[in-house]
Amino acid sequence: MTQVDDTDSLRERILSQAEVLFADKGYQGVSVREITAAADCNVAAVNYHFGNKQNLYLEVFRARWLPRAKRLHECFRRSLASQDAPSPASVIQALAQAFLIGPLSDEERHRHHQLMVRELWEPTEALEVVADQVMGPFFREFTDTLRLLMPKGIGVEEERMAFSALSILGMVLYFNFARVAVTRITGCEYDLAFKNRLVAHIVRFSCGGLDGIRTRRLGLCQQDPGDA
Amino acid sequence: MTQVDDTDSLRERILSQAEVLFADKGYQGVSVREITAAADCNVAAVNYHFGNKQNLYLEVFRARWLPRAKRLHECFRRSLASQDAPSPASVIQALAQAFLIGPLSDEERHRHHQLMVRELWEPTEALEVVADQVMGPFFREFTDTLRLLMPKGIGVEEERMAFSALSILGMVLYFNFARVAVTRITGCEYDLAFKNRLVAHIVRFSCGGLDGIRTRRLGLCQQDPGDA
DNA sequence: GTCTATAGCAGGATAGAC
DNA sequence: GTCTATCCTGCTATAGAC
Repeated sequence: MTQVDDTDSLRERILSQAEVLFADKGYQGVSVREITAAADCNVAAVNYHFGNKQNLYLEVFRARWLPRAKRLHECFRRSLASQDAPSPASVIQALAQAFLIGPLSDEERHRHHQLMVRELWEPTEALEVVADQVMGPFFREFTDTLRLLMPKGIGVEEERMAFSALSILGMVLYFNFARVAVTRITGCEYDLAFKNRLVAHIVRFSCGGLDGIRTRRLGLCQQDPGDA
Repeated sequence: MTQVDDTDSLRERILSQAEVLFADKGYQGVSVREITAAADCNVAAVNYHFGNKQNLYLEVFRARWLPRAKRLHECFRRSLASQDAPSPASVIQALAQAFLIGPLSDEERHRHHQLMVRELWEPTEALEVVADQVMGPFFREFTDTLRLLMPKGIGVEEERMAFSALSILGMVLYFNFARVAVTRITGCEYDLAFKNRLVAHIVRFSCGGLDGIRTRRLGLCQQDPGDA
C-alpha cells in the first residue's frame, strides 16, 4: 500500500527531464549536461543508468512514449466501442478527439506529439517503436473502421479510401503540429473550447470530403509540371 | 550575354551546400565543418563570407529560399489568372499543383519544404522571412480568393472559412511532408502520375469539405477532456 | 548509486600569412 | 578571397573515490 514507489528515483527524474527536453529541442539540440542540470544531478548519472545519450533517448520512447501511445489508442478504441450508432462522423470525431483532446494533459500531449512527429520526420532508431508498433496499427484500424461504415453501393476505390484516411489524419496532425501557425492566423489559443470547435470542424469538413470523393466528378484538366 | 555569372564563386558554393545540408539535417544537425567540406573549402571561409553560422543559415533563407517561394507564389497567381471560370475547385487545384508539382524540380521542392516546415515547427530568426513575408500573404490570398468564390446566400462564418483554408493547406503540406508515410501506406512513388491523382483527390476532398462546412449539422456531442 | 576529476574530441570562431 | 594555425568552449564518456 504505502510502498514508496521509486518514482522519484534519480533514474526517473532523468527520464522525465530528458523527455521534456528532447521533445522541445530534439536529440541534437539537447546536451546531457542540460538534462542532468534539469534533473539536478551529475553528468555521470546518465551514463550509469542508461549507458549513453542515445540509449537514454530510446528509453524515453520505450518507457514513457509507448505507454502513453497505448493509452491514446485505448481512448480511441473505447470511444468507438461506446457508440451504438457508429458512423464515419463518429469515427472521425473519435480520432480527432483522441489526438487533440484525448486522455492526456495539455503538456503531456504536446510532448507526445513533438516526439512522434520528430521521429516520423527524421527517423532515428526510435522510429521502429513509433511507426511499427503504434502509428501503423492505429492507422489501419482507423481506415478499416471507416471503410466498413462508408455508404454501400458506390464502392469506393481502394486508393481513394487510403487518400481520404491520410487526408483526415494529415489534417489532425497538422492542427496539432502547426499550432504556432494556426494561432497566428486565427488569433486563438488552444484552449478546450477552441479545440472542441476544431474537432467539430474536422468532422464536418472530413465528412463532406468523404462525400466529395464518392460523388464528385472533376471538370478540371490536369496539368504538366508547369514552366519555370 | 556571356557574362560569366558569379555562380560558381565560393560564396555561392557554400550557400548551396549549406542549403542542402540544413534542409536535410536542420541547423543543429549540421556543423560548419561539414558544410565547408561539402563546398570543398576551408572552415574560415564561412566566417569570412557570412560572419557566423547563424548568419549563413539566415542567408540561405534570404538568398535562396525566398526567391524560390516567390516563384511558387507567382506560379499560383498565374494559374489563377489564366482561369476564365474560376471556382473553389480551380483555386484549390492551383494551390495543390503549385505545392506538389509547381515550377520546381523535385529536389528543389523537397529542400524548399524541408526548410519551410522546420521553421514553422521550431522557429528561429528565419521564421520572420518564412511566415511574415511568404506564408502569411500567400495564405491570405488563397483564403480571400476562396471566400469570394463560395456560393452566396449562406454566409460562411469567418472562423469556419479560416479553418477550412487551414485544412486544405494542411493537407497539401502533409502530403508533401509525410512522403515517407504516404509511400509506405499506398505503396506508390511520387511520380507525376501519382501526384496528379493526389491533386485530384485533394480537390475533390476539399470541395466536398467546403460543402460540408456549409451544409452539415453535427449530431454528435462534444466531450470533456476524458478520463486518464 | 552518486559524486569528482579528467580524458579526449568536435564544435565555432579568429588572427594573420599569402 | 582563401588558407593555416590556433584558441577556447562545450560535449560525451570513463575511471575511480565515497
